[in-house]
Formats: sequence, C-alpha cells, structure tokens
Amino acid sequence: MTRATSADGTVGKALEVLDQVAAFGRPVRFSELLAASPFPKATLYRFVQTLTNQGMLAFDAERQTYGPGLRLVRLAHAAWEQSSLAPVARPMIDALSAQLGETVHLAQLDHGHVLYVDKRNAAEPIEMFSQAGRIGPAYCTGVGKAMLAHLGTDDLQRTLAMQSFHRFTAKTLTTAEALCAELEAIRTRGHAYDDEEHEVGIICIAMPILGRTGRVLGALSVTTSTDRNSLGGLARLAPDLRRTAEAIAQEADIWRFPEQSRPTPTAGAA
Amino acid sequence: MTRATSADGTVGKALEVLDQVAAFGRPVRFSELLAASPFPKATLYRFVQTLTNQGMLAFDAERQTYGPGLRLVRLAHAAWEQSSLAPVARPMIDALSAQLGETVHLAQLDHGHVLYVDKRNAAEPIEMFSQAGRIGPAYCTGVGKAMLAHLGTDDLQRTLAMQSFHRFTAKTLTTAEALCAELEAIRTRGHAYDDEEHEVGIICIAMPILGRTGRVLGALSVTTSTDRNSLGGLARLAPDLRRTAEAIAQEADIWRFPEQSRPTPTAGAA
DNA sequence: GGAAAGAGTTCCATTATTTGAAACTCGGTT
DNA sequence: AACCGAGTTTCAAATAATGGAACTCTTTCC
Repeated sequence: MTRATSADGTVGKALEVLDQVAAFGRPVRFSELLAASPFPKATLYRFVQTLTNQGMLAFDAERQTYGPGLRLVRLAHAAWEQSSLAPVARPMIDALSAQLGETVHLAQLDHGHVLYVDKRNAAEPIEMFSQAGRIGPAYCTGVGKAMLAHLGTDDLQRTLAMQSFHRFTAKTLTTAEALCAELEAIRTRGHAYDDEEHEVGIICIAMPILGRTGRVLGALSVTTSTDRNSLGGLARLAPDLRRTAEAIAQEADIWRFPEQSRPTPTAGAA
Repeated sequence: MTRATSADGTVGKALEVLDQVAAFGRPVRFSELLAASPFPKATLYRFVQTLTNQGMLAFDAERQTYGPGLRLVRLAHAAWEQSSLAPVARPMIDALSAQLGETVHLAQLDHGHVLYVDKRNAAEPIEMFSQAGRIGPAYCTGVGKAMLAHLGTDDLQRTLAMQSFHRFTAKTLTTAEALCAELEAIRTRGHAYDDEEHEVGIICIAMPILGRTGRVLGALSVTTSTDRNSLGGLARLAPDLRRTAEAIAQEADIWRFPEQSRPTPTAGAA
C-alpha cells in the first residue's frame, strides 16, 4: 500500500537505514545492521558511509559502532521550534500545569504514532529530550485516542492500519472495532480517557486540539495514577482542559498567518 | 576541500536541501527555496517532494510552505539519548547547577559549531529543545574555545576554517591568530573564559571534558552576567567545574564499554 | 475581458549514479 | 598454514536522477 518505503528512491532508502539505526536504541555494528536490513552488504555499506559523512550517523571508532548523529539534534531543534505546537502552546501548558499541579503532556500525530512534543511535570524538576521526541502508541493512550477520534475517514483508515494493537494491560483495546466504538464515544463526549490501557495504575484525561476547520492539530492530557485520583476526578478537569486546548488552537491559527499578502505594492523600490 | 557537499551523491544533496529549509528558520515557499538553492527547479522540486513524503519536511497546505518535519524530532530523541553526553552527564550537571545556583551549559562540537546538548537554569523552571539543539559559534564562546584548545592540529585547522570570525562585541577575537594565542593560554590554564566576546554583559567560565586519550568529548560552562559576578569570581569555580568535567569523562568511558568481548564461547547454544 | 507574468507541476530523452556479486584485505582462530 | 568473519573495494550492468522545456493554474495588470 502507500508505504513510503522505496517509493522515494535512493534518499528514501538511506532514511530507512537511518530509522533502523535509531530503532536499535544502542550502538550497533555494521554486521548487526546488515542482518536486520533488506539491503545487500555493499549497498548498506555505502549508505552508512554517506550518512556518517553527513553527520546523520555517528561512528564510534573505538567500539566500531554506529548511532544516530548529532546533526539530527540540530535539525530537530528547528523542527520543534517551527513545526510543532510546543512553542505556541508553551504559555498555556505552563499555566495549566501550575494550576493543576499534575503532569501535562502535549502530543501530535506522526506516522500513526503519538509524538510527545512537550511535557510539564509538576513534581520532578526537569526533563528534556527524554520526553520531547518520545513516541507512544496511538490506540491505547489518551492523547492518541483523542486525535484519532477527530481524523477524517481516510486518515483514520490509514492510521488504524499502522496500529499494532499489542495488549499492554487487561484493559487495552486490541481490535480496530473496539477502538472505533470508543472513538465514537470520545467524539460524543468531547474528550478521551486512558483507563489503564497502556500501563497499569496510570490514567489520564486527554483533549484534542482542533483547528478552525476541525483539523486535528494535536492533543493535550493530564496524567495521574489510580493511587491519587480516579477517572471521575479527572472528569472534573475537562473544562480547564477544553479551555486550554481552545486557547492553543486559537494561538496556532494566529501564528499561521503572520505574513499578510500586501495588496498591490504599486512602485517597487529595493 | 573536504566539503561534504555533493561528494555524497543524491543523499547528500537531499540533506543539503533539508539544512537549507531548517536554516530559513521560518515557513518557506518553494520559490524562495529555489532562489537560495544551487539546484534546478525540477531537481529541487523532486527533493522537496521526497523529503516531505518521508516526514523530514512538513508541508503546510494552507500557506503552501515547508518547514523541517517532525520525523526529525523522533530521530533526534534517539540521537540525544544515544550519541550525546547529556544522559551520561545529567546527574553531574544537576548537582553542579544545584550547588552553584547558576546557569550551566553542556556542549559538544558539531561541524565546527558549538552544539548545546543540555542546560540547567537555576532560576527558570524548564527548557526543552529550545535549548538542546541550539548552536552557537565556537570561536567566541567559553565552551567553544575550551574544546578548540584541545583539538588535534588537523581537526583544529579544519575547524578554524569553518569560523566566521564575525565581531559580536568589542572584545570578540576576530582572527585565527588571536584565537590561537588564546587557545594556548587556555591549554596552560586548563579552562576557558568568555569575557563578553559573544554578548555584552555575559561572561562565563568553561571546562573541557576530555576522554582518557585526551580526545575532546565536550565542554561545560557556568554563565553569569557582569552585574552579578566577574571573571575573578568565576575563577573560583574552576575546581568545582574540573571535578564535574572529570566525573563526566569517567562516566562516559564506563558507558562506552558495556559490552565486553566474551572470550572464546566454546559451545554455542541458542 | 484578455494578455502576461509567476508559481508550481509534469514530461522524457539523456546522463550520471546507484547497484550488488564477487573479490580482496586484515586480524584473529584453529 | 589454512580458515573464518567482518569490513572494504571493484566494476560492468541496471537503474534512477537529471534538468530543459512545456504545461497548468492562479493572480496581476491594462
């Protein structure tokens, strides 16, 4: 199907290699990569060389291993600032977190997965990339379901096809049918819950962030544990969450049109 | 010269385009990109298509503009965790920041520039990609000079060639000669200062982080303002900084060898 | 209303790049 | 001394990239 695999020629293949290295999650030898790769030895070798050359991979000479390169960090900085909701939403997320004293997540959809782009943890002091850039499943997280619920039919179909439906807990929804019923309920209710579907003892309430035209921009959530709170307790936060989500959406709309088309600049000077 | 430009074939060219988009720092139209690009229209068009397809660029349909894509954030998360000093240095940076109550930076060299990989701001609560991933000049920052001072001759020559030597303040060193003399002093002294060379009123003390073999791993710095402190005052922090830098270097060495080569696994079971 | 300009997109023969099987190197075994 | 595995290089064939030019819209201008 519409797999973005080798449809994109050499560049697509090279990026596939990059993903593989990142997916290992640890320094990886060329031979390990080769074993996991669809490419023949010489081809893979050239890709790895090129990517290392370019700083997209980092080669550890002592250990003879590869890892994702620091050039990615530089590029991601730009991506996070320009293409994510995080800079726009920052003040609202700050305020919400301060007000509620609970952990707040901001997430967007990326290739069928939940991509966390920001986080506020009321208690702990600081977290950095360890949170932003992290990915999670869409079908069993509050933010994921909140976003799926407001996707168009085509997008939804494509995204559902990317879900693994792995059972994390007894409460995980493990079929597209069950999930779709839940999404219907979420649409009606206006917000989503995660009732220990991803991790036992962890619950959350999540609100979609929708653009003017109803397009899904992202979602935000307040997470807590069953020790400290219940779904019923979280439900009371819905109005605050909704207000915050709407404020973010509005701000995002404003940000998207900074450059008004000047009407008829009659005489054009330098 | 050893420019990693089109030596890397199609993949290198595509990544060049990616850099360009990121460098704009704002949503950019195809035609703007074209004007700034060495590639002919059809070629650039194909690159942009491919990269967008791959999630390395994000296309804003409403505004008809491109920006760096969220896939980069996902990849950078892995890069930051696996290939930067940040995870290893985190506890030491936390401790130093708490102890001194001042802003602490952790940086590494990337393609001749200072790449900040972590930061602790004693006062403000949290910063994310907004700091990690940021780049700065090497020739006029404390961390930059600390790292340059311990580079091998070849690496140093190559890195010097990448400096712009732009004059930011009256105190900026604007020639390779002046910088080299300073680097000599830094080697002798063991640490570097930034005496308002990058920004008026901002000073810092920086310590290189060196591996066992003397290789430059990164640098860390304590930054303050001339209002609150002086170079003389910062000098007193040198021992603390050195201790922290050495602790990080040691930890990094340990981390680099988790996988001992098992000697002679005689019988190989599954 | 229609010509003209501009931005974005597609075409396609030419050309340069990628491809990958095989051969080679190098360190360490047996 | 032969062997082995990991990494590296080679080179002719196959494939994908290239870019000038033509095309389609939309917008602007008279």
